[in-house]
Formats: sequence, structure tokens, C-alpha cells
Amino acid sequence: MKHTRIATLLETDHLLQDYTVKGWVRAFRSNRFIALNDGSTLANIQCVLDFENTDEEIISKINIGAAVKISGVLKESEGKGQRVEIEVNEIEILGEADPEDVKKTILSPKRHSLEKLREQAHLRVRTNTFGAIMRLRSKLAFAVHQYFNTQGFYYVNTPIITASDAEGAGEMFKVTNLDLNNPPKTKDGKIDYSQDFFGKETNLTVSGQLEGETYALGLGNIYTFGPTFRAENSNTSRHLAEFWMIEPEMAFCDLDGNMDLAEDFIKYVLNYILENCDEDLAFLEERLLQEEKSKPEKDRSPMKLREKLKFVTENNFKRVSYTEAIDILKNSKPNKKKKFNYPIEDWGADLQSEHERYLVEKHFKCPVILFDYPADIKAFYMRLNDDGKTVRAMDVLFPGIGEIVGGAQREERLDVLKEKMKAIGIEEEELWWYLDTRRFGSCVHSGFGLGFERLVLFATGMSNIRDVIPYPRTPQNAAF
RNA sequence: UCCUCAGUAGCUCAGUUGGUUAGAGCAUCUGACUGUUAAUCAGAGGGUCGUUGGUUCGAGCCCAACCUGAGGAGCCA
Repeated sequence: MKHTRIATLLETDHLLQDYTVKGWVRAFRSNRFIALNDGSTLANIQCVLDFENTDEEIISKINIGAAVKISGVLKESEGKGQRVEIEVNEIEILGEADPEDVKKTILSPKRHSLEKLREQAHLRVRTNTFGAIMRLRSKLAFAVHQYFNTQGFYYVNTPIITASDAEGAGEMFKVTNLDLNNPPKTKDGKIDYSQDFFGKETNLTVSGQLEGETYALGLGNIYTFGPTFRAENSNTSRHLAEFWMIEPEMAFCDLDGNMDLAEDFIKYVLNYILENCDEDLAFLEERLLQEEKSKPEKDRSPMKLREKLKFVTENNFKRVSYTEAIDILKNSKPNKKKKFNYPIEDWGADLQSEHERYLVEKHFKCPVILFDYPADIKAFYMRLNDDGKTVRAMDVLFPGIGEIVGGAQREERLDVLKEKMKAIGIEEEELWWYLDTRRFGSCVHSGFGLGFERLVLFATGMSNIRDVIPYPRTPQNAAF
């Protein structure tokens, strides 16, 4: 008989029928009650065993972690904790799990720290917390595609291996198949990349934006959603060396339209999980509450998880220019009382984490979009304003996460773009294909990058980005 | 990369001013019990105190370097 997903069984009204389920044993109580989970949903199904008429050899193998196949009748539960349960007619051990070995892993039925779970990332998905996170992650990814699809955006896969090192988004991982122990050298002793696989130096992408722009200037509205790599030695709860980035790009769209899209998009995907993932969200919410009980009052979140998500979907993001933000910060209490590690004095300074946090968490108490930054602290491809000193950049700042989106209206004027590239020393020949878009039918266009894991971080209420991706890649960490 | 903190049983942690044989709870195993929900009761096993070196009659405890992890900062998404 074909087996049924536990998620389906827990909701069905067709009782007193035979079903088969396959899953992993989460608990075995009183020699009688098997809590079975198959990952389809957070909840387990209780399978009631007639242990007096079951082979002892089989009973001894019903251990936590074991994979089993169970057939039986779905009935209204006699116990209190669940609506339905399966009265077992047949049980087969599909994969054994030796308790002596299991106790050394995070499968052992105990509370484990998130750090310990991270050390066994291959097993952590069998816990309630990681099952919930990964189901949510999947639903969010689906919502991303659904949003763009319904808005008329085309999905573009930009290259993962790139030759341009001019994107300026950080340190890159080299891609080569040269013999690293004996690389070919040029006459002046440098590595001869002309003999490498691509005939030139190549890296893993740090952003699909430049390629995305070229496709927007042809398809209209596009988005990318793919892996992105940064070889920065970042050791924080918000950075990964390999992460997934969503980058929409829109032709004939200015910065205001860009900000509208970012806000509408984020609200849509958060609303999607509020409507479709309530069980997992409720579990994560409760988990957070328990965790925060041990914290002092001032460190606890003012809102529960689902309240926080609803707050974001129901309220407008506050849009503030960099210049206004500097004024607010300059006159803020912490600045006057010299509480900032980096006091705000003059226009032009880059904002530090503490300043962004003050604006989002203390002053506005809601998501904030900062725009029109000084040109000096932003990338070369951002559209220069008429004032000549600011660019049409925008960052969306979220409480607890910081920058979740970074974007801009792009510089569409060939002469201005060439000027800026020259100023920071990027060779025109290197980006000839990018400059071509400004030569042939250039137009106002805009886009942004959103770190998918930062979105998952916010949506799940987790606090370390390493806990929202199956196998986190960070400095010194790629064991599995 | 920088600053701060931490590393003792499978897990979470205690371990006094340096002093005999390093403890607890949970987990595991054995037995009892059986409509349980983190099941319950009794008993047992389980340790290179992160690593290396040093100080000392004597180091889990003091010192140094390194490794690993966490929080914060920088870089950013």
C-alpha cells in the first residue's frame, strides 16, 4: 500500500480506514505509544502498538531515530494530546538506530543548544526547530517566485562563475583548475591564467546585478535568485560565505518605484507565510518565548513573532533620506550624551550599525528605508543626483537584522558612468559589455539585492544566520 | 581581522584561597510497571577536565601560545 504523508493524515476526516505511514521514531513511551514524524509537518502522529502481541525483537528495535513503516487503522484518539491516532496492525523496521550510538548525537531526546545542533547539521533537520525553519524557508522561496511571477517578472539565472572583478561587493573566491602546487607562470613570475580553464582569471559571483541589468534592458522586469559567494573573513551572526540572494531589476523604473517594489515584495512574502505556515510559526514563537524567559526584561522582544511579522505587513516602511537621518542622529539623545562609539558630527559619514539600530529600533520603531546616500560611500554604478554629491541608493533596515536590502537606481548615462569608473580605477575594457547597455537604448532602471537568509532570519525569529541555511559556509567551516 | 567571554561524562552544568579517589540532572543500559504525552520507580556503566608547553612538592583551578564556539565591531545582503 502507498504510504500517506502524516500532514495529510492529521487533517483528514476519513477515520476508521487503513493507512500506511513511513517516518522516524521521535519517542516510544510505555512500550505502546510511538510518536512518528515524517517531516511533512511539525506534529507527530501517535501510533498505538498492541505490545503484548508484537514480537519482542521488533519492540527492541523501535528506538528513537529508527525509520519504520506502520500500517493500521486511523481512529479518534483515546488519549488527550491528539485528535487522531493509528492503531498499529503491522510494523516494519526500515532502518535501525542503535540507542548507544544515538545518545552521542543530537537525536537523543534532550534539549540541545543551537551550537551543538550546528555541529551535527546533517541530523538537525530531524528536530522540531529545524524542521520548522526549513519548511518555512521552502515556503518563503516559493512565495518569492510566486510574487515575481504574478508581477510579470522573468526569472533569470546569472552566471555563478564570473570573470569581472569590478563588482566591488567584496573579496572573491577564485575558480581554477590549474595545478596549485605547480601553476604555470608568465615571464615576469606571475601565475599565467591564460592557461587556466577559461583562459583568464575567474571567480565565484558576488552579485548577479550587472548581468541582471543587461537582461532587464531587454526583458523589462527580471529577478535572480541564486547562490552568492563572499570570501570576506566575516564572523558574525548575519554573514555567510555562501548565501542566496534575490536581485530584481526593472527597466524604466526610478528609485521611488524601486522602494515601492522592495516594500511590497517583503510584505507579500511575509504575509504568505503568515497565511500558510501558522503551525511552524506558532512553534517558533513559543520557542522564542521560552528562550527569552531566561533573559533580563530589557533584552526581550517587545512583540511576539507573529505580531512582529503582522506589524511589518500592516505598516508602511518609513522612508528617510540620508540627510534627514543624519539630522535625527545628530540631535539624538545617545549622540548628545556621547553614547555612540562613533559620534555623528558631519554630513558624509558612513552610518555604523549602532546608528542604523537606533533609527530602526529606537526612533522609528519600524522598518526604515534610507535613501540618497553620499556618493563617496556607495558603489560606482549608482545614479548620481543633480546635487552632484548624493546617489540614488537605498537600504532597507530591519530591526534585529540590520540591512536586509541594498539597492539603487542605476547610472544610465554613459559619460557619467565612465567618469565614475575612471575615478575608482575600473578599466573600461573590463566592463565593455556592461557599458554597451548604456550605448544601445539606455534607460532609467533600478533594482536591489535581498539576502534570502536574512529574510528567513527575520521570518523565523532566529538570531544566527547559520541556523537558517541547511549547511552554513563560514570562515573555517565547510565540514559538510 | 579586532575586542570580550567560554571550553569539565553523550548533553546541560557545579567544582571553595592550587591539596587525597572530579560531582549532579538529563540521556544510555539492566530490571519493574503500562493509555503514555519531556512517562514513572530501582540499580549500573560512563571522564586524557579543548590542545601543547610552563610554574609548583602538587594544576580542572595559576601563566603562555594555539584550536574551537558565542556575543559585539568592521565588511555587507
